[in-house]
Amino acid sequence: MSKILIVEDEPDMVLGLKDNFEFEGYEVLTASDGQMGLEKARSQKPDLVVLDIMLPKLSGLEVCKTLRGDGFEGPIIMLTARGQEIDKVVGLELGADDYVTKPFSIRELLARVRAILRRTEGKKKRLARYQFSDVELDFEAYRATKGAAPLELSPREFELLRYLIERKGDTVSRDRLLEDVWGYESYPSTRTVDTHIAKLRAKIGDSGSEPRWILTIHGAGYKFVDPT
Amino acid sequence: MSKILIVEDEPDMVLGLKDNFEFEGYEVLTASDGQMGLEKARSQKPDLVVLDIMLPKLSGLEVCKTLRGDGFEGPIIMLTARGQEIDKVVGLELGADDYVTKPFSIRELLARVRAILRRTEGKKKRLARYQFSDVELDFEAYRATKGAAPLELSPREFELLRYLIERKGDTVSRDRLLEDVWGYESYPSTRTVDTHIAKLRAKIGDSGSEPRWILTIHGAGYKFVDPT
DNA sequence: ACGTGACGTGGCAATGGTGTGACAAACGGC
DNA sequence: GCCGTTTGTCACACCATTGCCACGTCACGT
Repeated sequence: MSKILIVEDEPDMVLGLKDNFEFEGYEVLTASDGQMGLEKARSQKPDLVVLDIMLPKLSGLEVCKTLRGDGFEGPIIMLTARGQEIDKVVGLELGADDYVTKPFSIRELLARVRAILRRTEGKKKRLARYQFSDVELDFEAYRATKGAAPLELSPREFELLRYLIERKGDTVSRDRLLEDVWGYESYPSTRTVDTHIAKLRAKIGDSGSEPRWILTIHGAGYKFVDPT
Repeated sequence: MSKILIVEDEPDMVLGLKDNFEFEGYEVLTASDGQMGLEKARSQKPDLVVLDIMLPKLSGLEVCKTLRGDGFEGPIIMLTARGQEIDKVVGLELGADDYVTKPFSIRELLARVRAILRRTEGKKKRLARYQFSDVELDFEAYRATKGAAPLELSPREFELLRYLIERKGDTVSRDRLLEDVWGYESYPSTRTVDTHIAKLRAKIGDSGSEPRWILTIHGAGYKFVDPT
């Protein structure tokens, strides 16, 4: 399991984070100031760094910049206090991968950590393009064609289709789709999923009483199948 | 389905939450002050606690801390008023998993509850896949095949089969099946179980006078056996 | 400001899963 | 063997889930 370095000076916060991350099965290192954070990052090679901006001795921004200068390539998540909006821009420019503003929920931070680690670990698994029927999808270029004609998919339709294809053969519940495709910050009803599925089916030519690609599993969710 | 404890002193709020959660199929307990919340949490062992911070007698923070001290490991969601000073990420250091700030939408709270419960459910080791005869089951992907052909099982059939297989060799009474597979809030007759068993047998190819996998124990219930 | 397109929601109809009752068959105790 | 109880099976009615459409809202670019 992944090794995570937490650089943060408030002891209570460190404890809370450490407990939760360990409960999730991560290995946790901690550092209470920028200096120590830098040293631990160099010596222990963590898979991910959670970095507070306000730190004694060396600010989080400095640490971030130095780490990247060192050639550290793992993901870095910055913790910023509310009102430090500017910092997030700077942080991202310096090479942070994501940021979370305080006060934040554990769940939110954990979700981002999970998401980032999943992304970086499964880099090769990330589907770049896919083809079925006369539909061709290029996920990286964000382009789709059906036959010779371009297929205009909205961002959400695109992500939805990609999500289903990446889990080809598995039935995915509407709740899971809402959480993973829509994200944990929006809370639409599950019926919204149906609508998008319907639109997708229409666009890829899978309408009618007997869909061939996106199947409805009554009472469970949807699944993408490719008979080939 | 999961049991949820709501600790909140505003009667209107409690009512609204209770209705909505029950509509979603949760079992709901309520407490109107910190003291009572603590007692109910201890005696009823809810799967999740929704905890207001501003409470009579004992603040939500106190309740949270005490609960964690008691060894309560279930998720806790805190309700905080906007503007309430939570700079220190109070819930976090005390062991809350998430928080929502008032005013919030019911949908948002429901979404967070669902998401958290789904994660914690996943921690319980439930049978993920199983194989017997020429039947192959993948409970997580909601996929079943018999030989080369796909086996179409309804949600209830899936859960029923999974439940029996998880207790392979044990005889399970109809009453227990109703309580655990159907859930506490529906009260079908025990004959309903027979019907579903019959359907299951037909689908997995276990019909005839001498079933091989799902056995009837006269006067007691059913049991799944795997001779291999 | 205006128009456009993406998105979410509610309503209605259709579909399919679910529960029930009735009857026949099987079981177990006498 | 007899009889009350339990179980297998079936058809049917109900109702939750889903497909589909129309509408309102919002963000964005013109």
